[in-house]
Amino acid sequence: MNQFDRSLPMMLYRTLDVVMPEFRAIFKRFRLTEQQWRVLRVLWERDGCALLELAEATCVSGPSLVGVIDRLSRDGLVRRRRSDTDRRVVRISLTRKGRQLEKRVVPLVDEAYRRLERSISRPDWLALMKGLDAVMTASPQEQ
Amino acid sequence: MNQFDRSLPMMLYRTLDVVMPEFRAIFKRFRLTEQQWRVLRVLWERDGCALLELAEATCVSGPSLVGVIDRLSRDGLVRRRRSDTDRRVVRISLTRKGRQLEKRVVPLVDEAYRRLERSISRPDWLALMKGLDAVMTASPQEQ
DNA sequence: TGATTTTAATTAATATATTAATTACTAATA
DNA sequence: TATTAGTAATTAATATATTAATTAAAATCA
Repeated sequence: MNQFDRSLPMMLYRTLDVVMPEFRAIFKRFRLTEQQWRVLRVLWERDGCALLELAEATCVSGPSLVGVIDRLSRDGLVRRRRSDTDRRVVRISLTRKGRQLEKRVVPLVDEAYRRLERSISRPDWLALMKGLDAVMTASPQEQ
Repeated sequence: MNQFDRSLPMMLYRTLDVVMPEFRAIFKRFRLTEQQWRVLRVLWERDGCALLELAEATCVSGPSLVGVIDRLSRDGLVRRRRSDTDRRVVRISLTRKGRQLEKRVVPLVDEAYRRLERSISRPDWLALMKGLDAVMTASPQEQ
């Protein structure tokens, strides 16, 4: 374990590599990719939100999101709709099929979140969250 | 900030999004991608290591690494070489050009690591590292 | 030894990431 | 109001990620 292995970026990447397979296994059961899940997860709370809002909320960049939405609408889960008040804006809304997925997927994922949270001690968990918050607010973000 | 935004995966992704641009700006000055940097960073310490070792050390999957090595060797920074003792193994070694990059890039990146580490309090930093370690060892890894 | 099983690297197919450039539209301003 | 500047979405080009399949070379074992 040297300087590089203990750098924050590598620690974050490794942690994601350890944590994500379990979630991806859940998504796969519903033929969803990780990014598609994230988009749906946001739409279930904010149906009809604009593409750029969706990009910010999902941590998927605009250009990537265009493709994700393409495939989600190809699969009949969402629909694109131009905003009437601002013709530049594209609003993404759920189809019936997309809406129905929520109650089947969310419980499984929430349960996985809970298992993950319980896999380490409560103090370690809270300190981890605090540390991540600190890094995010300390860095010179552009938002 | 709901359940989803506070989930560990999204917290990790957001933290990376906040942290990485500064590093990418450094890599760009040397026409390196993030993954190319990681490969070089490992080779500078373990020149000639096997592709799969490199995959594990860089957190880049085997299939992805094949392309990264293709482009690094296209750019004259590394070379592929079959192992003599085991013909299945491909060893990756630095060229003179690849070796020379080290002393120009590493100081800048190490300085960025230090700035990052100092951007939050020492206790928060140590707790963050401890939390990430806890998650990595707690989860049922396959290694 | 010869068949079987593993392993390292690669290929294939599809989905995303990243940065820069474009397009269509809106807002701001002289 | 004609021009200019700014914004939302998309396209383009290139690089990676992910999973499954393939190939070639060990290693195992009847």
